[in-house]
Amino acid sequence: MPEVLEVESYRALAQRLVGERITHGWADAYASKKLPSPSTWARAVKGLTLVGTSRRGKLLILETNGVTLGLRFGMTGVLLIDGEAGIDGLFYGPHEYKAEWVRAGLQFEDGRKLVLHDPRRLARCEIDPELDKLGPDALSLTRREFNEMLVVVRGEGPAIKARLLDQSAVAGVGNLLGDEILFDAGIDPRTPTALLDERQRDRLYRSFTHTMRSLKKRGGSHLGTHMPGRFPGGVCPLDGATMLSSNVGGRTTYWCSAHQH
DNA sequence: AGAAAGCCTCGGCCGC
DNA sequence: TGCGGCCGAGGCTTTC
Repeated sequence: MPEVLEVESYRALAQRLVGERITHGWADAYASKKLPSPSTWARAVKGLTLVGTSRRGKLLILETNGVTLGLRFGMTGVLLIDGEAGIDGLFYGPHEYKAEWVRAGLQFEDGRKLVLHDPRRLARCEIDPELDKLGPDALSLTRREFNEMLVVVRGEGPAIKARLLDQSAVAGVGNLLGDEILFDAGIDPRTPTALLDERQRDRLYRSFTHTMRSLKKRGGSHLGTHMPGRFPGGVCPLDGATMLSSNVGGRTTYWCSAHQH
């Protein structure tokens, strides 16, 4: 679920805890997979005070008076305070809160508890997360950064969908946002990046920023205009043409057979 | 049974 | 030959 919009809402939630001291924390073996051992998180967070929050793409950053804490949410991770999302739209579809799906957490001195809820166990806790390999953040992408994102050194480059999903090119675009941006721009997701002409680049940038703004307003990455056509046999909500789907850039991709080319 | 809104690694291919 | 870039496949993990 979590693409940049969802992680931004988790950040806003965590922001409520700024100024509070962590009495203790824990993370299970899966959430600790990028750490030296399952006890590393508990040892590292004890006694830290949360002094701020930030985010780069889908990586949530908790700034403290000591180490920096990072949270990645995988496909199904959600951040909660005391079992409550606090913000509409954090949960979607069939998902619901279950205590046994809480994989990690931070207990604060004032009694509140921040937890990582993740049925499929692909979320991860990090300490002093590496930012070097992440591109500029999708929510604040400037035209200059966008142009750099499209740079291809040799040949035709990857399919534009694959480039949008490349977190080192731009951080935060996931499968649904990627498809929605290209749907809005009217661009075939398989188009090699270097073959996009000027008009397509202009449209793509406008669709990129527009999609971020409008889906943030609507309340999530899963509320895109193309979503009603996003199933086998679906039709385009804009023009009624057949929606096509195949694997592009390693992910199942949907696009309109008529208005995306 | 197959797919899933993330991410990582591997092996192979291509082009300079 | 070497290296980066890219791609597809596969794995992780559990649920629907």
